[in-house]
Order: sequence, then C-alpha cells, then structure tokens
Amino acid sequence: MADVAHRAGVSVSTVSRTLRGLSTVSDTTRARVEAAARELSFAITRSASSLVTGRTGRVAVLTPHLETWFLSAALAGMAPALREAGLDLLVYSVADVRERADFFDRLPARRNADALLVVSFALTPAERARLDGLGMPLVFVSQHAEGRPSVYVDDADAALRGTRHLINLGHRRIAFLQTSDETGFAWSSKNRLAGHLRALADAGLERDDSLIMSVPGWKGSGMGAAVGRLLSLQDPPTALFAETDDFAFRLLAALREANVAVPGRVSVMGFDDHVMAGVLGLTTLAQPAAEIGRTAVHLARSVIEDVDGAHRRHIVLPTELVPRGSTAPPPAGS
Amino acid sequence: MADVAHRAGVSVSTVSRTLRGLSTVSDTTRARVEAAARELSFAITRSASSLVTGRTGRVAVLTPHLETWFLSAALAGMAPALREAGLDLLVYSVADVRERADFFDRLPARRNADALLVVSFALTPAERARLDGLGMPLVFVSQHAEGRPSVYVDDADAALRGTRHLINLGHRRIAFLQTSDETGFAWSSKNRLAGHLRALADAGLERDDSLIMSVPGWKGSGMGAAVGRLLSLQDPPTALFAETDDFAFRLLAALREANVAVPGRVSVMGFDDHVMAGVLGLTTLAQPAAEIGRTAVHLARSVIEDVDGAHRRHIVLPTELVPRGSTAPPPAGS
DNA sequence: CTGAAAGCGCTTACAG
DNA sequence: CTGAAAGCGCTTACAG
Repeated sequence: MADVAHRAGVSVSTVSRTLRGLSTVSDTTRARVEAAARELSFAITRSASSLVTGRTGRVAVLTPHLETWFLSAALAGMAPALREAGLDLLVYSVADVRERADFFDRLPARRNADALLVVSFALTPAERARLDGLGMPLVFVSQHAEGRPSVYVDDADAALRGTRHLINLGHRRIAFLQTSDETGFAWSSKNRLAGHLRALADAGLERDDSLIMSVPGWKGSGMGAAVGRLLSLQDPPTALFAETDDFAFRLLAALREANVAVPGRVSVMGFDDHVMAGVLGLTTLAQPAAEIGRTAVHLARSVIEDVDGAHRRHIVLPTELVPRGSTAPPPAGS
Repeated sequence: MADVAHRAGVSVSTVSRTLRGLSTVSDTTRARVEAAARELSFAITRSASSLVTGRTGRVAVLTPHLETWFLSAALAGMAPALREAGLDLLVYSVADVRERADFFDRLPARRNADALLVVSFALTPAERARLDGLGMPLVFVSQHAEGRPSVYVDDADAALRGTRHLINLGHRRIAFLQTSDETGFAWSSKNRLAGHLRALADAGLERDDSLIMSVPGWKGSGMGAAVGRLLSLQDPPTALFAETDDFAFRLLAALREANVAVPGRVSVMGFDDHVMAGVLGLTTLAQPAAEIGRTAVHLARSVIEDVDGAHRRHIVLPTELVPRGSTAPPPAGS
C-alpha cells in the first residue's frame, strides 16, 4: 500500500480510503490512486485489515460432503454473491468422525471467518452447543435451526406434493427409498419421509412399513436387492419415491437391469432436480440449490452487519414439482 | 496474548514461544503459560501471525467451474491433505468473462494464500503471464505447464487407449464428441482428441472430420441434433467417444430418445469414471480425480517449503480403461 | 532461557 | 479533502 501511495503521490491513509470506496476523497485523487493500484496490481493484505477492523473478509462453509449435487450447486450460488460483497470463501469439509471431532475441538473457523455457513450438517447437540458458543455469526443452510438464521426448503411439503402427484395419477402402493448412510442430510431426509406419509394419510391410504426402504449408499448392489424385495411383495408398489435424484438414478439403473419398465410398470420420482434428471427424464421436486446458496450469503451479510432481526430470520425457498417421463398412471391391472 | 502473559507472569515473547512449541522454554514456565492460556481459553489471532510471518496458512484454488464432477472429486481429495497440513482451503471460482477479468485484475489470492492451485483452467497467455509474475507459488492441476509444478493425467494416451479398445472390438467408424463450450478444460479436450486421432492413424484408419463433432453444453437439444447428423451420414459411425462422462450421459439420453440401441447399434465411451458411469454401465477412462487433488496439495506444500526441485516437478497420474456394458463389437452388417 | 523493542500492512481517530 | 501518528496482536532478531 505504501508503494501505491508513493506512486500516486499521496499518503497511505488516502490510499486506504480510496480503496475502501469512502466518499471523502476527491475525484482526481481517487483516479490517481486507482491508476497506481492497477499498475502495481496491488492486492490488499487481509491479515493487516483484519487486525485493525476485526473483520476477516471471509465466509466459511462447513459441510460433511463435497461431492454431492446439492453442495456443488449451493457453492456455485454462493460464489457470485460473495464476490459481489468482496468476501472470500473458505471451505471446511469434515467427512469422517475423526475429522469432525478435530474440527469441533479446534474450531479453526473461529478467528478465520466473519460467519460460518453450516450446510446440511446434522449436528449433535454437543456440536450445536459448541457452535452456538462460538461468538461467531452462524447461518444454517438446508436445515432450520430454532432461533438461528436459516435458509432451507420445506422438504415435508415438497415431498407431500410429490406423493400427492403419484396418488393423483392413480397410484395406491407407493414406496419411499432413503439412504441408510450418514450423509449429513438427516434433517431433510426425515422431513421428506414425513411429508410423504402425510400425503398418504391425507388420501386415506394406510401406512405400510414394508414400503419404506433404507438402502446403503453408493457402494455395492444394495439397490438391486431393494428393488427385488419391493417387487416380490404380496402387493408390490407401482411407484417409487427416491429421497434424492442421485438415489433415483441408481434406482433407475437397477430397474433397467431388472427389466422393469419405467413408467410402464413402476413410476419413479426423485428430489432435487439434478441436471441429469432432465437428461434422464426423471420426474422430481426441484429445489433451488443455487438460490439457497445465494440467499445464505445475503443472510450471512445481514448477520455480520448486525442488521435488525437478521439473527432469527428463517427463509424458506420454494420447491416445484417437475413432471417428466418417469411418472405415469399405474399399469391397468394393478 | 498479553492477558496470558500477565497471568503467567512472563513476557508475551515467552507466551508466543511456548504456544508455538519452541523448545527454548523451561518446563516450569511452559507449564505456567499453558495453564494461563487454558484458563483464559486463549485463541490466537492468526491475522497477526500472518502479518509477521508472511504465511497465511491457506491454499487457494482457482477454477472456472464449481459444478463438475472433476472439481468436486478433486476438492474432496484435497480436503484431507490440507487438513493434515493444517492448511485452510480458499476457493475462487470465476465463471464468466467479467468475473475472470476482475480476478486477474485484482488477483485477490495474491496476499491471502500461500499457494494457488490452478485447476483445469485454460489460461490466456496474458493470464498465464499475470500468474507467473505473481510472486506466489503456483501449482497447475489437470494441466501441464512448462517449467511449473503440475499434476495431471496423460489425456492423449488415455484417449488413445480408449479408441484402440473400440478398434479392437472391430469398430472402424468412430465419432468423437466434444463440447463447444468454454469449460476451462480446453487443454484436456485438445489432448483427448489428439490421442483419439493417433489411435486411428496407428490402425491405418483415415481421419474423417465429419466424425468430429462439437456440441453445445448443457442447454438445448444440441445433442439430439448431433446424433441425427452422425446417424444420417453416408457411412455412419458404430461407436461414439464422448470427451467426458457428463457428455456421454447426455449422449446416452439422446440415443435412447432416438431409439438407438447401445451397444447394439452404437457403442459409447466416456472419460472420467464419474460415479454415474458405474450406475449406467458406461465404458470409460478412469482418471483419479481425488488423487490428483491430494497430490496437488502435496506438491503445493513442497513448493511452499521451497523443497529443491519442487518448482518444476511434473506428476503424471495413471488412467485406466474401465470396460462396461456400453461398448461391444459393431452390429454384424456394418 | 527470557524480555524489551521493532515492525508486519493496514485503519482510524485527530488535526489541519 | 488529506496527512501524520497511533495501534491492532502477533513474531523475531537482539541483548542479556
């Protein structure tokens, strides 16, 4: 900054004021400083600013997984919003139990970011308490946290509408498939199932637990086995509701392998509206992941700026049923 | 830190030395300082340390896209390696031209990270020069940069083996489909095509440019049109090689829609070994994205520590042909 | 083994 | 509107 000041023939104070966009700088001076900064490709040292202001200019994301459609899309939504605010993005991903313990032990984000976005992270009560006592603004993303700023979709309502769509098509036997893995999406998962069950109840359909299936994640052939179990039931389902699109894709593959026509013999519905859902013609419930990310950043900014009420705002974004070729009325004889 | 010093009855210098684990502190003093730090639940302000040491404890990633399989997988590979080294991860994603210009104009990473990982970013010569003059350790990921530390796979060789596999199956007319979008993967893309062409030449097959197809990215129905053009050729291809798995998935969808049997009428091959490739039975060339990420971090650490020769190391990771159900000999009459 | 002091690169009263 | 100076919380020679 001293170099810039020297080149522009002003003091560092003035450079600082100019670069921070304060209005108390004359136009000519501003122009000179900006030119000098550009010529020297000056980049500010955040550490120094941080030391004075107590702000880091960084927002951290805490997530259990880097490799899901949702997280990628949410990050992609955050990026422009952060850039616009001049904030950098710090990513903490804690996959296994050990990393997780380590993170909550050391809480490295504490002094390294102005806010922490907790993305679809199923926290234990102890972890939750630890974060609460952090003295650092928190924003919960893809999960609602009582009395804390949160942005999410109404999973239960979305699932309810999904199941209702299947019921409207004439389905009476509808299975729900969820992952048995620890994905961090536990909260969403539970709510989607709840919504599904409510739709059944609303339609006067009896709950049948043999139609609720927990299937292991990516590894192994669990999906094929699950399909086998479902289709060999006394009264097999004519529709399958998968908790996420990723899960539905695997389901579609298993069904194809088993030569089960979709939607001829069973209808399939997903949740997310993953890009591939359009490609594969999967009916699904779209959730606006990028917008969730963008909104989370806006909320974080409000909380950082200490805007009134921001600390307890809950923003619920809309979901949308996207009917595609994988759902149709059940086969005639069923 | 001053509080800790006061409570322990020593100077801040001693507190600093103790907390950083330097051995030049007597056991009794160390014990007193550590007790005081614990009682005050002291947390160090890293901005201050950074300002003095010049180290930020952060590694930045520069990428044109957050939403590709490769980037997610690479990040997932980086995360544990960074954590192990006590480094934080900063992500700069510059999607469009404006963001890109802005990034290279301000180079925000410059003073805010100890190293910059440039991930599958097709740099213009000007951008390349800009980074080179950054005075900041650079590691090129998924692209090789002359005289600069790089980690990547041999795309040309991989593609060559892929095409050879198709030739070995008996295919003589093999199309190559690449995206016409600015994906940042230009470098890989060019090399894959080159490898494909070399395999054809090696087998004595003539190059036919009508079999090389540039198709627009995710939007629109470009893929269907491309398939139409290929299948209506005088002498249509019996095998289609897609530049990435994501692209191959769209291709598979377009073929299904057009009622073209795979691999009955055409074989399809991808590149990446995306999780879905296994699910959909796509033959592909696996590249170890997570290992690329991990290796990039190790390389970055070497460069930061200024290890001898690290500045010009090139690490080439292996690829592997994964034959699955989407490739088979061409139909009899062809 | 320990302390006093300089200084890292900024921001911010305080003057002018 | 601009500059000189203090100071943010650390680390690091330099003495002792």
